[in-house]
Amino acid sequence: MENKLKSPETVEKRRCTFCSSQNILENSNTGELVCNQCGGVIEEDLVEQSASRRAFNFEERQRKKRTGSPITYTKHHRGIVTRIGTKNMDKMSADKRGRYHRMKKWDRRLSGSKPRNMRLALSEMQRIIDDLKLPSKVHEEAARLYEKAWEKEVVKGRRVEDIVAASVFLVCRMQNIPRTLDEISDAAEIERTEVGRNYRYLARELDKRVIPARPEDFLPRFASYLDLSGTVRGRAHRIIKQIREKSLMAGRSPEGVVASSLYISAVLEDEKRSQKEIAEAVGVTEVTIRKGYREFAEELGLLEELEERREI
DNA sequence: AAGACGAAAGTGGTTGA
DNA sequence: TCAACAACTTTCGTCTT
Repeated sequence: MENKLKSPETVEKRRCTFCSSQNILENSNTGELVCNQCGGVIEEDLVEQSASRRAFNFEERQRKKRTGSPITYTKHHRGIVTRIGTKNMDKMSADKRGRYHRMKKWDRRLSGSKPRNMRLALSEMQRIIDDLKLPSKVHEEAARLYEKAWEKEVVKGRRVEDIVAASVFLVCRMQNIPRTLDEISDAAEIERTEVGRNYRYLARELDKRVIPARPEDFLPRFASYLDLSGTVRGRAHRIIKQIREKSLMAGRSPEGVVASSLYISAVLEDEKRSQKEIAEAVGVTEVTIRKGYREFAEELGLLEELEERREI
């Protein structure tokens, strides 16, 4: 066999496509190659395939329609831990009896070493993580976190799925894997405010210090939803850096900063997207973009060029 | 018809007394 | 713990292209 061994894949020495620097860093969380020089994003294997919440809402709805519902299964049984018995079995029809046997089997399995409740939590967690296309290490970490919460009895008196969603969000934050509160709450089908509240509660109870999300972390994903070039991304990245240097970020939501920066750089690089498009992709309102881009462009001395570009 | 603008009123989070 | 505050959202009318 001559072709038994495939020739090893050529590992080319990467150069930044924008500034041709060789100072490339890999972000193992997101799979992106980021230029340490100009901030340009060269490759984003994981990112391209991740699902957008707003941009692909229709698709998502379709998908949800088609799948059966493991989620409703867990929801229906939420909090009600009942053994399935064999009483009155003989009064049932054959197929009903079959169904009950199956249910009883699962019931036994799920009541094994770990509390059944815990298992349900883990499966719901898996569903959210699949939905958001998050790396599997998030699941592991979130599961450990949930277990800790369980042991500390933090879960008591609260809905399991609320704590699950909060765990996932908390882990995303801790690992700098950018997902917005909106995205988590959409995937978990839980109110945004509820996820936020439980997230803060969890972080406090488990003594986890979390730094605020960085706008840069959202950049590659949102830029790719909007089909913007690496040039625009790089420029937006630099704009965000400047915003931080000039201390204009205080008090602002990272989403707002990302949206405004993307708008500015898209216009400047002749790849203009409407405020509405960006607002929908990022999950902020147009008003936020308007206020943000005006102030940022003003402070960075880009306002004139910006207005000029927009008229063309 | 679409995009941008901004006013006005309301919400949730942060901060400081 | 409560009130003040800034950022953000929602809604809506107006203007421009």
